[in-house]
Amino acid sequence: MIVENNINLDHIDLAILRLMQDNSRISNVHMAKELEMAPSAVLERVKKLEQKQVIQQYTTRINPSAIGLKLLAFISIKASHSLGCTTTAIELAKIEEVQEVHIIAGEDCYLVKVRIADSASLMELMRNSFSKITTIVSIRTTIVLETVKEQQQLVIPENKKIS
Amino acid sequence: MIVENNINLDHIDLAILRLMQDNSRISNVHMAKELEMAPSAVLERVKKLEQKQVIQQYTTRINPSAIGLKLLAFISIKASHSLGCTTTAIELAKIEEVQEVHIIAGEDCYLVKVRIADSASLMELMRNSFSKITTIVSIRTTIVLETVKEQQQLVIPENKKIS
DNA sequence: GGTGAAACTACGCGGTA
DNA sequence: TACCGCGTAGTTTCACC
Repeated sequence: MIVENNINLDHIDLAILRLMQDNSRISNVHMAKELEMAPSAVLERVKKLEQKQVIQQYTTRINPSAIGLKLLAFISIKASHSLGCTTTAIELAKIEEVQEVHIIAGEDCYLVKVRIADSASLMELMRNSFSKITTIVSIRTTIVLETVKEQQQLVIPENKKIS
Repeated sequence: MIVENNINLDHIDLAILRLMQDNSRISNVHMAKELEMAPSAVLERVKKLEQKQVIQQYTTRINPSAIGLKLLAFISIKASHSLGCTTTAIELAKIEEVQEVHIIAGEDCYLVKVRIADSASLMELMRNSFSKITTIVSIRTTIVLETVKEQQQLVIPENKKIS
């Protein structure tokens, strides 16, 4: 829960991140060819990026509707002891269907992203999980009708150094 | 832009997805041990999941602030010719800093997630990109102060069949 | 779905600048 | 500190059962 000391990434590190972001299963040999380096040197850099927690996880993006998760919703939540108090947020984060919990500026305190099977399941989640969090004052649910774009990938800059 | 025909996933497929979602670089040999199968059988299933587009991508989660992306914002956008018209959404999706574009139920038409370096960059993005989309009527920006949870991973069900 | 073999890759180490 | 080359162990991938 601390860190972020002295992270210095050069353009090679950024190129590695760009390649791995697009395909985490790319081989070191393949990356080494692109970068005109030896595979072992690439591996060393990757290991360091993992250590420094620049790389957080290698994950697989799964089609949500293929596994029956057809509903996406954003929920704005207002809590009673609002400012600086993250306990409500932590309770929300414990719910496994909750993908994201953000503390936001503005009148609502939290913005939550939920992915779930259908509207009946959402109702159930509301009754069984959200309602148990006693600090919640009000809830406003926004249903997503269609997702036009959803990428986790970040725009990795080209420049040399980031502190 | 079609598909999703006859996707039938059994409990082994779901187990594979669960393992690969947590670590996309897991070896077939490792999965085979967990599932008590031969590595080649696992590989076959993985290839089929890729073909069926159940697996969409192998990606690497990168710490955004490590590459200088310290600002996250949600933007609610109202457009002029609202209902059923996705052209505005498509324009929004073209902006690379825009990670997500959702068409939502309710008074605002679109919900957009943007990740960018800082508030100055956001201003710049507004001026250079959003303002070019002439169908946009109004914009409401919500800045994220702190992210308590952000996982792409889905809750993969345990049951046998999903149509 | 399993087996076996060939090709490929990861990974650690010692050496270089 | 970063890169390279090599050797070994482990993995992917294929045709075939």
